[in-house]
Amino acid sequence: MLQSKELSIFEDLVYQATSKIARGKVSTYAQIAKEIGREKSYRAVGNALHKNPFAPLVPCHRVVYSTGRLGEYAFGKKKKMALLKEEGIIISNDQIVDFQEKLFKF
DNA sequence: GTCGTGACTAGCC
DNA sequence: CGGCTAGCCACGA
Repeated sequence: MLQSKELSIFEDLVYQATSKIARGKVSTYAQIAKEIGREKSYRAVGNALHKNPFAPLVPCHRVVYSTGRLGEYAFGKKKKMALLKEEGIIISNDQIVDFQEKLFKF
């Protein structure tokens, strides 16, 4: 509580984990949550990425739903789709093709 | 310290 | 197969 100075440890971990995702790969909120030791805090992960102060810095566009859907994105789904496509991720109707194949594992 | 909400997820109907 | 519901953690007011 009352950590109005810097980002909470949790958020910091989220950003670091997200930045670890290799180019051309994608990850899920649950996967990241688990990686940072809070598997059930996938919602907090999304919340952290939403506030993401490292917006274009951290590859938050590589984070999607566990169902293979894109999920939301601060710059818009269209932008997310375009970015992923440039990295080799094919998306069809807001859904990643070969999702499990493109899924990045820590 | 409590309440409400979110870039989610898995389970049910 | 598809839509809806409830549960989860952390944060802001």
